[in-house]
Amino acid sequence: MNIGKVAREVGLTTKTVRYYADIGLVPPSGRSKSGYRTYDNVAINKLIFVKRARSFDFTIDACKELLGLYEAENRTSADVKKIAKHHLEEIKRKEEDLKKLRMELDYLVRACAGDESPDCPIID
Amino acid sequence: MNIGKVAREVGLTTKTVRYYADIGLVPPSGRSKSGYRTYDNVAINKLIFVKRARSFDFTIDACKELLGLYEAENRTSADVKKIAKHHLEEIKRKEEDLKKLRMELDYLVRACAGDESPDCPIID
DNA sequence: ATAATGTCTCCACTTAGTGGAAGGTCAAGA
DNA sequence: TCTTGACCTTCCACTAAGTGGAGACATTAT
Repeated sequence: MNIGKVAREVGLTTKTVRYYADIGLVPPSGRSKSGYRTYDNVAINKLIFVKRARSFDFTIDACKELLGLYEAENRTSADVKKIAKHHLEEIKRKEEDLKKLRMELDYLVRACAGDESPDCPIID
Repeated sequence: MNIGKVAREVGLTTKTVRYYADIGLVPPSGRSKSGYRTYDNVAINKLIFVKRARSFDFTIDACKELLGLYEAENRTSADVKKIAKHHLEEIKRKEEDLKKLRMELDYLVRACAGDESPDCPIID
């Protein structure tokens, strides 16, 4: 399958698929004699896997790691869980930070009169 | 005041202060005869203002806008509130997204046995 | 005088792609 | 057969918000 069809099928842009090939994350299974990237089902499944992992905000590096486990027959679910758990912690931390931020900003917006006067607790 | 002292005082790195000068966000108030950037109290206050705005996750562009209002005598608190409110909406959206993500990942991590077997709902 | 900081500019690198240019390839229609 | 349009290729530049380092001056301390 050529890159355009693959991209449509998987739900990525051709640019992104090419990028994943460039960085060695998901290489095409081969090349046509005119140089077109070709993808077989294995490669396509890897793209789907990566797309899903990215939708969970895993970094490309984490995707590489997970893809390694995805391909490894000797993986244990403990290996996978460890990475996912670590990532989950980070997400929780981000969520906390964002919540604090939101509450503080929420307070300021509420405290701001929003009228003609130049005085404003946000600026202060 | 030279850039190092300013940076220490404000709580930014010299790199960052120089960067803010480069992009025209907070230019130094002047230069010494040997070319050193010098900052007066007005410039330092702007740096403090920007640092605070950045800590609220405002983009540099938003900081520019806010700095414009900060300096404008004819600003109204309504102007400021509008920007802050818009930003607050974005933060809330991000928070929601992150929450969904966290819950889904949380579920997967919980569902994963974390043992010796290769079967894992996260990979699947 | 010399050593240790401080500062300067400039360049490259980071993330995860996106946009565009210039050019080669393929299938269909006139 | 020629051409048109859609597809593909590589390469380069750009994004946000800095960070890191090199090589060269400037200032300060001993």
